[in-house]
Amino acid sequence: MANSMVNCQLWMGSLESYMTETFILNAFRKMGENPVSVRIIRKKLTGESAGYCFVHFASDEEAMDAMHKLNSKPIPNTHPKVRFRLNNAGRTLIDREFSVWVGDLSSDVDDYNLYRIFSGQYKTIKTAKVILDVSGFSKGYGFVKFGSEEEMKHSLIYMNGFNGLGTKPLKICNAVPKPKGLFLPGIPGPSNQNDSNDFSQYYDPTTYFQNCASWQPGSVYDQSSEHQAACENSNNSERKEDDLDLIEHTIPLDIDKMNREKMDADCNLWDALESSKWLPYEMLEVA
DNA sequence: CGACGGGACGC
DNA sequence: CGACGGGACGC
Repeated sequence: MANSMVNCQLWMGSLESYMTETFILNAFRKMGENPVSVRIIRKKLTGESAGYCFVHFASDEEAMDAMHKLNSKPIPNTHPKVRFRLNNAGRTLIDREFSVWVGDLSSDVDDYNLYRIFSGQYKTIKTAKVILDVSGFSKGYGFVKFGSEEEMKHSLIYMNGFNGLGTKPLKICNAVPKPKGLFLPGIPGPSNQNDSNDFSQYYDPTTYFQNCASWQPGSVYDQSSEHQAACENSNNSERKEDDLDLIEHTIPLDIDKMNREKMDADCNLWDALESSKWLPYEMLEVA
């Protein structure tokens, strides 16, 4: 909760040398945003643009809203098209983040859609990002960052299969951190290079696999009661509707119903998992 | 189905 | 099916 964002600022990259403070300010205004000020960072010696700037807003909320609305969209008046590259400012690294991978996004889903859907249901949503290819088309997946591990885990269950964003049910998975640097899996690397005996760059595959696991062992117990409670609520609140009811052709109602059913199904899955007392090797009693 | 491609690590 | 952003007040 501390510093979800810093000082009402966005970092903006991919600046061309012709982009002045005024140019950027105007670009935001044309897109319907109203930043307070823009400061381009310049190289100390030469005075030329360092290629990025900080855009100041009246509030963190405004800044985050602008970020999700504009990120990856074309910047007005850029002839070879340049896209907004925005991020939350602040070198002071954000506390801790918990990400989920979101898949099965239809092509109409953008950062802002995704952001609104999640922040409508979770309090600690920090950012949402749809990954685009070089020409700006969605790759069909994205990442949502939470400030709370509990909410992140909750969304793994409850937002999986969600209907109402784009045209397909959402798929939610644990986000596995992108491996840094080299050591891509499956690429052994040249073997008769003179070995420099430097193993420091290798990461531990065990760690990697733990990151990939859908459920962490401890968390099953930590969370089970909460989830059971949630399941009960969900069951109680489900209205009895039989199949003979006329189908309501207002989409939101159908979606709500479908989502309730989906959540119930997921709760059942959770219960099954929980009661199976699935444990990894490491947890088995030895002594 | 094939498809080897770019940043690699400072202070 | 799929896994990311890279760049940060500076050289």
